[in-house]
Amino acid sequence: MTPSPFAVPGIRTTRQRSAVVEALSHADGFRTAQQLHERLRADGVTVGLTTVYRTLQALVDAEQVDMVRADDGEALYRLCAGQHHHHHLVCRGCGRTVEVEGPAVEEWAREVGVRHGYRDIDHVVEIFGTCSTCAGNSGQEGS
Amino acid sequence: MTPSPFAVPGIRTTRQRSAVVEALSHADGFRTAQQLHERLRADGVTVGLTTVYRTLQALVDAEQVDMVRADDGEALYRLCAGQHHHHHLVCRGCGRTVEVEGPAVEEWAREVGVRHGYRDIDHVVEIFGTCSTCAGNSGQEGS
DNA sequence: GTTTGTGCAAATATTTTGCACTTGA
DNA sequence: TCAAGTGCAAAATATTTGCACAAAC
Repeated sequence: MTPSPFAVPGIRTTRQRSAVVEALSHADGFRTAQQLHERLRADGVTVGLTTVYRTLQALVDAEQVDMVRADDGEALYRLCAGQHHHHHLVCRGCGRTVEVEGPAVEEWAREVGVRHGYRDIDHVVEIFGTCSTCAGNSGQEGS
Repeated sequence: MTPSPFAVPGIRTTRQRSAVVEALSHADGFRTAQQLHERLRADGVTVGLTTVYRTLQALVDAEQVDMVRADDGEALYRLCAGQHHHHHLVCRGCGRTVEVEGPAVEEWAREVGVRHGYRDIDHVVEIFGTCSTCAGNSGQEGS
């Protein structure tokens, strides 16, 4: 049997893959492949960086993981809670991520696309900011 | 005198910089630094790739140019028509880009950030779709 | 047992930087 | 003049790939 809660057809269950998925599930927000790799090593799990990259790529292909690009081009990965469409509010400082929804935005995007004669509309929305904890360190505070 | 239509305070007008801006203005959509560099060389303009990168960066800083990240992490640049914040509707097929505005989205993003205690809110919105011309070729229709 | 996964090291690719030289204002 | 811009080559970074070995099914 396959007791793994993350069984994905076509991807074999291995110690390393499970570890990557677990590290992802522990993460509060988006993480780079390198951060995940570091974290795993810190946890005493020996996994090659290559494997982390390959696993993440496989998971993205399997639509189990979301990938976005940071401003500097680095790939950020995150386990998708649900299959349904949502967006992210990401802290620039600590990377903490909040999933947000915006039905109005979805509709707006679709409407804009249609109005210009586009079809099969898709969109990407990411919100970046500095969370109160991180802002506090720089001298400014939120309420 | 300074006949350049692209005079930006703090950035000196040079043959290379003008060429980069012109190449950008001829482009219909987003271009990578390397594409621009190639195009310039094809036009017989000798400009170093380094200079292209530095110029684009300067223009982004001066908010004359928009930068987004392609799916593979490459930076894509585009001359901004206006100075103010806007988003893009990009065709998957031909890359044709339409600048769109969404005051409601801006506000929504800021509001979401603030509600979660984030500050210095910024956001990225890109809409993708297939324009009517490209859709016609594939014969598919949504809905 | 066979196929898929793993890990190291090396390869790629993009973007940045050091430094000496040129050029715009 | 002289600070800012330029270009080459080398560096830095992120990600991918070849290949030999190990593990999963």
